[in-house]
Amino acid sequence: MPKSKYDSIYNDLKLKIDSNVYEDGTYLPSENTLIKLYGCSRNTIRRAVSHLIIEGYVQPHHGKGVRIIHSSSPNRKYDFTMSGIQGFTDTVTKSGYEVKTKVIVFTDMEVNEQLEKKTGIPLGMPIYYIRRVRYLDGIAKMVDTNLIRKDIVPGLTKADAEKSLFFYFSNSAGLEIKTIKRKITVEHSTPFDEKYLELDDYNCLAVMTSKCYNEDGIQFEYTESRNRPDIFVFNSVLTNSLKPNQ
Amino acid sequence: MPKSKYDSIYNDLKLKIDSNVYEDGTYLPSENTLIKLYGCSRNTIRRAVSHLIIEGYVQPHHGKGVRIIHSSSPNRKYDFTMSGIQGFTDTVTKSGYEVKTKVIVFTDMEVNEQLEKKTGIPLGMPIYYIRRVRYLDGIAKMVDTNLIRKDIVPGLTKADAEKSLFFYFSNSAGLEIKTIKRKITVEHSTPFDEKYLELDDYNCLAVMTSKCYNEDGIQFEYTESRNRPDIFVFNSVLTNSLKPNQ
DNA sequence: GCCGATTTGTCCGTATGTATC
DNA sequence: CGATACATACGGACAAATCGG
Repeated sequence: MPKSKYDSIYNDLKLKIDSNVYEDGTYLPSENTLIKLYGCSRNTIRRAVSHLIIEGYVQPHHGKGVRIIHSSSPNRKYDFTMSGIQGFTDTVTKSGYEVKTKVIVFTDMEVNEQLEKKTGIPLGMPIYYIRRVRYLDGIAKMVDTNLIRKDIVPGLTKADAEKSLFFYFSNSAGLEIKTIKRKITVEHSTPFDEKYLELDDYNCLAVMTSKCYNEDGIQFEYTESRNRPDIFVFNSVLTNSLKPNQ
Repeated sequence: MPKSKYDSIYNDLKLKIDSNVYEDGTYLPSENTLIKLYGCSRNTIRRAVSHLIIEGYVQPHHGKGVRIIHSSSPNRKYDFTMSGIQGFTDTVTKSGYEVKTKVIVFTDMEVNEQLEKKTGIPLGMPIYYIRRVRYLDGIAKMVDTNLIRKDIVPGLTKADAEKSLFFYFSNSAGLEIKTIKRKITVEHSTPFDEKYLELDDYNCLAVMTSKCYNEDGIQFEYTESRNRPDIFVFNSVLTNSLKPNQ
């Protein structure tokens, strides 16, 4: 799977951090040590480590070393990070939960003015319009609305929507998702939400909208995901040691 | 401000994208062109561009060029991105809004078991415990609770808390924030929330917790920010063209 | 389909600066 | 002060994708 040298080193380092070979709070072996370990140039090591820095796994200290600050600390049940380019199914099954999806609506249509303004997909564009309920360990977690451009993702069926859209994108449509822009807000619940989700006495829910861009920079998808608030978690890491490179 | 060559090139490119010198949807000048433009090596250009890629400003296309996919698309009022290492005050004033802060509680205490579990700050640690209401253009937007380690950020006063804590960290305490981990959830509102925020008929709010780490990898701060739901927005960009470097 | 030019992607080596100990 | 560590910058080489003729 790792397609390049720096990528396989990155994966190896991450594995060793996760499995506590390199312990949280300690320093990674120095660049020179890693050079000998992996038999590569200094630049390649630095690329691999940069990747870890960007993800907030480690922190570089000038003149000292690179410290591991991973410290996984899940507070809530169902605490998973949507890091990297992946959808709900992938993220959640990797965390060991069971996922089921029920398709409520699956139709073809064209983008009207209202949808254009909301989703960013151009007016008149033929799309699949899909609404689904998604279950986590048997609990209805969220209702999703997907708009998908037919010209870019052709041949989508209801059966595909019952599994994973992201899986279809990459495997059947040969599509590569390059960028995802997400936005999180809190909104009042609608009768539609209440029909499918156990909201108890919550009168609002967590809404995450996503826009997916392919390798041509074209937005081919829009998702609005309306989440049961007591199950919803979103994690994010920022660092100022970006140093994109070397 | 730009401390390095690649950083100033990054800033210049970003400025030109924002000001539409390089238009959305078009390609950046090729690396070779930029090398001549800025009079530097290819690596330096690639570092600057990597930075833009990571932020989701542009997308690289192998063999073709680097496409601009900036397209700022604010849907809501008060739509700002907490990108980069900055706090509420900075983010919001840069977007042109007026901020005010009222300090409700300002005391010293030590971390007890309950707080330790919740915040990640070790038991018995002396801290400042602060609660504040923050106003955006005169509207109460959120109530914040801050726990700040006294040993790392000494000398904090109530007057500082009325301005910007992040400002105090960097300017008065000489502290550099290296990493911020954020988590977003939705929770029921409490009587305390309802006392200070106009929640109308919302019975819950957007809760963002943050943990700030300094250059030694030590978490010196914990914030719980309880936001009026109709004003809260959180943006996030992911890309798989990370390629941290070169 | 092939070929060559262009453009980005990966990798290497080296030199110098700066922070830590 | 010297040794070690990360940070910045330069240079070159080859691979892989794209596009035009």
